[in-house]
Amino acid sequence: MTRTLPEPAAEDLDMTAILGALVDPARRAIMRAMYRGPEPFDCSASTWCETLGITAPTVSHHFRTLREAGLTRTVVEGRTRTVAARREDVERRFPGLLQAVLGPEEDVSG
Amino acid sequence: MTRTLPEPAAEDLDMTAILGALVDPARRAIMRAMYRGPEPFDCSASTWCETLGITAPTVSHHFRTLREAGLTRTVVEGRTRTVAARREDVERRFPGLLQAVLGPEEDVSG
DNA sequence: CTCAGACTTCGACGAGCATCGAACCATGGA
DNA sequence: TCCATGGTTCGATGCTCGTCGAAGTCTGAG
Repeated sequence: MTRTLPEPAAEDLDMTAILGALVDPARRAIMRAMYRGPEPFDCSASTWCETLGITAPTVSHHFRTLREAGLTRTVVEGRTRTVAARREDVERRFPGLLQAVLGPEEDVSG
Repeated sequence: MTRTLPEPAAEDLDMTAILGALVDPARRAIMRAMYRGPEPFDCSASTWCETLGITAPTVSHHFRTLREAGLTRTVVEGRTRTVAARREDVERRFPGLLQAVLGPEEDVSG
């Protein structure tokens, strides 16, 4: 039994919400990791705690913010969570945005 | 005698600062007005007070935020102020960003 | 059924931001 | 020189956000 966590519809994607989500360097780092590369994305909190130097609640908060902005989709299957970027949805509504924002390399020292 | 108000160097443009400036719908509306169209940009506070439905101090604050993020250049000549988008500087550092963010039409009901 | 592990939610705290009214300042004209 | 005008700065206010620790919740294993 799998369920998809609540997310805005593709046509409801809002520029302010998306930019608000992408302002935070930690969230940009997360988005960049799942945006480039088709390899399975590791969304475990412990991994990102280390990478970003923040605690689990904060990581959880960032993932929620990204999802509620419509940038990611989270599917829960038992204890396994799969998070993926909603590339097509975002691209159709705001062409070139993710590429422009996530393209440049950046420091992850948020 | 003209003077250019303080602004970050082209190579110091920071993604977080720029996105932070563009998150606000009012600032996006201002940027869009000066981004498209080569026609002289009206940066008078009174005009934008009406358009955005905010007071003069807030308009002044928004212009300052845009300038300090490196998105605009303000040249003061006597009582005349000229504000312009720093297209090339931003484009060189973050290609496609302004187009992607300012391209879509939006409500100005900020 | 119970337990351990991992993520989420709750409550709180501190920082930052948009906004406003009031006071300030600089410019150009009378 | 003095004044009117338009934008800026100051101080305050209410809201939002990132962050954390503690408590809650859900899953799979024993």
